[in-house]
Amino acid sequence: MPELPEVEVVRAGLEPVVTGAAITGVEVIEPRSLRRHDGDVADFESRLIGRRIRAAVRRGKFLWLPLEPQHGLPPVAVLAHLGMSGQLLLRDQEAPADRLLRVRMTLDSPAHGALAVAFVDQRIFGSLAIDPLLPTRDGAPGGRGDPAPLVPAQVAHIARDPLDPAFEDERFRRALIAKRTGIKRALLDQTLISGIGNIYADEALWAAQLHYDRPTARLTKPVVVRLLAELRHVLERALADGGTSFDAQYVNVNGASGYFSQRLNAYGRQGEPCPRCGTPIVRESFMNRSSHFCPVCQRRARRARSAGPAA
DNA sequence: AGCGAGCCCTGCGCGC
DNA sequence: TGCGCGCAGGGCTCGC
Repeated sequence: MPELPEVEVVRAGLEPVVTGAAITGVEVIEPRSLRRHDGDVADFESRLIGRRIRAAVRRGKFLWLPLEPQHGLPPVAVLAHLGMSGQLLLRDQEAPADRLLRVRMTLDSPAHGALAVAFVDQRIFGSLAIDPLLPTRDGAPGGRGDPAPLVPAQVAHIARDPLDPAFEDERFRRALIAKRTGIKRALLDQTLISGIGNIYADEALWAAQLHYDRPTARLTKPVVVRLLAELRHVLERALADGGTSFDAQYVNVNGASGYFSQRLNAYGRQGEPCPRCGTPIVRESFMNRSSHFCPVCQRRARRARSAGPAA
């Protein structure tokens, strides 16, 4: 369950259960689900057994479980990226295996006793890893869920997300206008701003009335301020709704769907009237994906100008 | 530097 | 009812 709100729903669901829990067992059913792990299956399993989880942390779409320090070992975390179709589900230890179960960890949780965390992933684009924790460059907490200024090595290049208190709006604006690219491409660049994927990019651009290919270089400060506000607004609302689920694929740790799909204004709404002006929403192919937008209220050129699209 | 293409994959829903 | 095709919430690497 890919974008920030969906991953945050998972993190928040895991947090009270995994914090302080001991890892009692690890079973890797699908080795390809360890693509991000620097080591083999046996290494992954043996290094986790007996360790205790300290927190559940998220930055952008990355999620990690820092382990309590062990004497003589550098700090590490279990890193998770859900890719396009990954899920982390809480299960009874006796529960039958989920159909697309790839990795399973059993825990002894102070709050919930014995249970299992199931990593289920249809497409195997997601993956788990043991990753060393490094100091953050800015000294601020690595992500949501842990005050420690530590971040997994594989997340070090990922920008902070717009719901992170340490996200710097002005720094983002300067980096954005320094880019010679289109706005949607920039929003999907996780090294510039993280947590945004195809759904929330389209939704925020619709809300801010910006065409997806609008050049970033000429964006004015008020436009960027507005865009950031709309991004935060849509991410927060989606989070409050439990995320966006189109099918059983995107669920929280208990297997329940989110309801934000009912509030989408542009994404997946091609042919339906724009909620603002009534013009049918258009879908265009873009970056091997789809872009959904209103051709009237999201023009490349600034509105209220006499000329047509400004290339 | 930016960008498209290719790659990693499975499964679902649709049209024929 | 069956089959092929297009589609899917991501990210990384490699060339031009």
